[in-house]
Amino acid sequence: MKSGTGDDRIAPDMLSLERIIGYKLRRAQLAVFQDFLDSFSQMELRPAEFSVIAIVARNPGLKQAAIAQMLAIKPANLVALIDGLQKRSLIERRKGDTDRRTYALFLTDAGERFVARMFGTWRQHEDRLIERLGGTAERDRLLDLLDRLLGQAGPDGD
Amino acid sequence: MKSGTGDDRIAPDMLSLERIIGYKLRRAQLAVFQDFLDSFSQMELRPAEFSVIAIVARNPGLKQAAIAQMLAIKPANLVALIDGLQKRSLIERRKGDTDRRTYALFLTDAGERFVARMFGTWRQHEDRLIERLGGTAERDRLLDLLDRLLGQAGPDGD
DNA sequence: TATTGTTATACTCTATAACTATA
DNA sequence: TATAGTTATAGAGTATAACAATA
Repeated sequence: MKSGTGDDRIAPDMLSLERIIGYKLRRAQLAVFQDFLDSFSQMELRPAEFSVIAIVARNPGLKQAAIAQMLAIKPANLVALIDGLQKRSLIERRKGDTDRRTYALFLTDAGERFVARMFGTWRQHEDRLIERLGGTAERDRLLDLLDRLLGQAGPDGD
Repeated sequence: MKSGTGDDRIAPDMLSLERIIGYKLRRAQLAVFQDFLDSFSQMELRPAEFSVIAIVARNPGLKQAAIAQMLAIKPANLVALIDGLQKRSLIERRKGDTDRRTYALFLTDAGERFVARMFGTWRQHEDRLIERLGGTAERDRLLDLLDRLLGQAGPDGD
């Protein structure tokens, strides 16, 4: 197969940004992150911090390298992120007992309480997005389409 | 109405990143941009440069302030972008004749030829994304959902 | 006085290389 | 010798304030 998609091929002057996947994807992502930032401004939580806390909450004891891989970020860039959360006493590093080069991450008690608040705020944010989309069925459809863009690897837990 | 969406409300331990709109949106956007960067590495064109050229190609004579507004970027950050494209002799600034504070932007002849190449490369990139999505119908559905996330303002040209 | 484009600057995010302490 | 985490650093992208030219 040559093109494979049977697409509506058009002339160069038809290069409208409004119909370009990457452009629209970027704009939508920025709008969603802005809503997130507004929602969490009082808690002073950024998306990357949210994602780390969410992973540690669901997978206590995970090593930093594993978290970096799940988030597709460099281990080097995870350090300051975890430093900040540790300084706020939300998560703690515990030396691995079998391999003492590693750190296993856990929520502190304050971290557990923080997660409860975080979840409430996130739920409001997410509901707002779902409302904009038109409902949970549209949300599911969107997640499915985004998964397709992400390539073969389907959802595999966080 | 309280929540308004009739959502599948869940416990805090259900905070799986795989089901979070903003997270999946960000990952998909990064994947799409990576495909774009790979596609355009030989032409040395970044997404922001692509978007400026696409707008000037479709709207010759537009002022910088108008372009900045369409792209939702700060006019200050547009300057270096246009400087670079001008140094590559792809676009040119012409003093506005009614308001001589402004610059109207146009493609050069080389710029016109560049757009033709750019369009071909972009078409391959976009076809690859459409193929991943499953076809143009799915692409249209995705664009529609992303427009909903972007709020009330519907497609309004670029 | 207000606006367009510009410069300078700072802050965030991300990527790489080199270091340390363990293995 | 290789790996986990760390440090330092450089490059993008983006935001604000101040300036010159013009309105």
